[in-house]
Amino acid sequence: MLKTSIEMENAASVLKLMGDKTRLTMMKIMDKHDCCVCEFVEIFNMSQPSISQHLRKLRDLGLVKEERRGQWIFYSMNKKNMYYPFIQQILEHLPSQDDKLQKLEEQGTRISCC
Amino acid sequence: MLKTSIEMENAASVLKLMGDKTRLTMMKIMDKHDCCVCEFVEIFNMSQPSISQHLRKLRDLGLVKEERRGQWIFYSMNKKNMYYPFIQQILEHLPSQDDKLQKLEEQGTRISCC
DNA sequence: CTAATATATTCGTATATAAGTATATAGTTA
DNA sequence: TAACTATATACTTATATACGAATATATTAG
Repeated sequence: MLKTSIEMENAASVLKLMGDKTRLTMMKIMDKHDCCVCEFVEIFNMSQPSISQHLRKLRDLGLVKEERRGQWIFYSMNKKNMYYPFIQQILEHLPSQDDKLQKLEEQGTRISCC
Repeated sequence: MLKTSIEMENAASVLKLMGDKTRLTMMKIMDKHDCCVCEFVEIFNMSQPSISQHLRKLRDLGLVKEERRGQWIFYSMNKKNMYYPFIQQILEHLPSQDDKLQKLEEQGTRISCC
C-alpha cells in the first residue's frame, strides 16, 4: 500500500483548504487542466478578488503553480508539492468537473484553448 | 481503481469536518478503537463540552456510532456510513495515533480496557 | 510611451467556528 | 429512591473565514 508521510497538523491544514467547495472544485479542475483567474470567475460566477484570494491560499501552501502566458496567468496543481500525493488520492474520488470547462468552451470564453 | 461516488458538496462537508486537527485525530483513533468522551477529554486536555460538540458534528453526519457500556458511551467510526470509504482512504495516510491510547493505559485512565 | 487588461492586495462586513462556563439530561450506582 | 457520574446542550466570546467593493500592481497591447 502506497502511503505518504504527512503530519496530522499538515493534513488538517490541507483538508481545511479542501473543505471549501469552491476551492475543492478548483483543485479538481486544476489537477487535469490549466485555468486562469478570469476563467474561474466565469465558472463560479464569483468576483475576481474572491477567486484570487482562494488561489492565494493554495499558493501559500505551494499547492499550485503559475505560468504566465501573455496577459494571463494560468494555474495548475503543483504535482511536485510534498502533499500532492495525499491530495491526489482525495481528488481521484471526486466527480469530474470537466463539464464546467466544456461550458466555457461552448460560450467561447475558454482562454487556454486560444 | 476503487472509487466511491460522492458529490462535491458532500465531499467538501466531510473534508471541512476533517480539517480540524482535534476531530481528525479523533477520527483516526475511532477508526481502530472505541473511545468514550472522558478518554478524549484526557487525550486532548480539553473540556468535556468541547469534546462533546466535536462528536456532535460527527454524529450529525452519521459518521460515528455510539454504544453505551454502563456509565460510558463509546464512540467509533460508523463503517456503514456511505462516506466511510472516502474517509477511510484519507485516514489510511495519516500516522497512527495509538500512542495516545497507550499513554492513557499507562496512566490507568483507559476505560475500554476495563 | 500610454492605455488597457489581468490579477493581486487592502479593507470592511457578515457569518461560521472552536473553546469553555454554566446548566440540563440521561443513565447507573448505592 | 436519592445520589452520583457521564454526557449533551445552551450560551457567550474570541477568532477565523468567505465574499465583494475599492484600489494597487504587473504586464501586455496598441
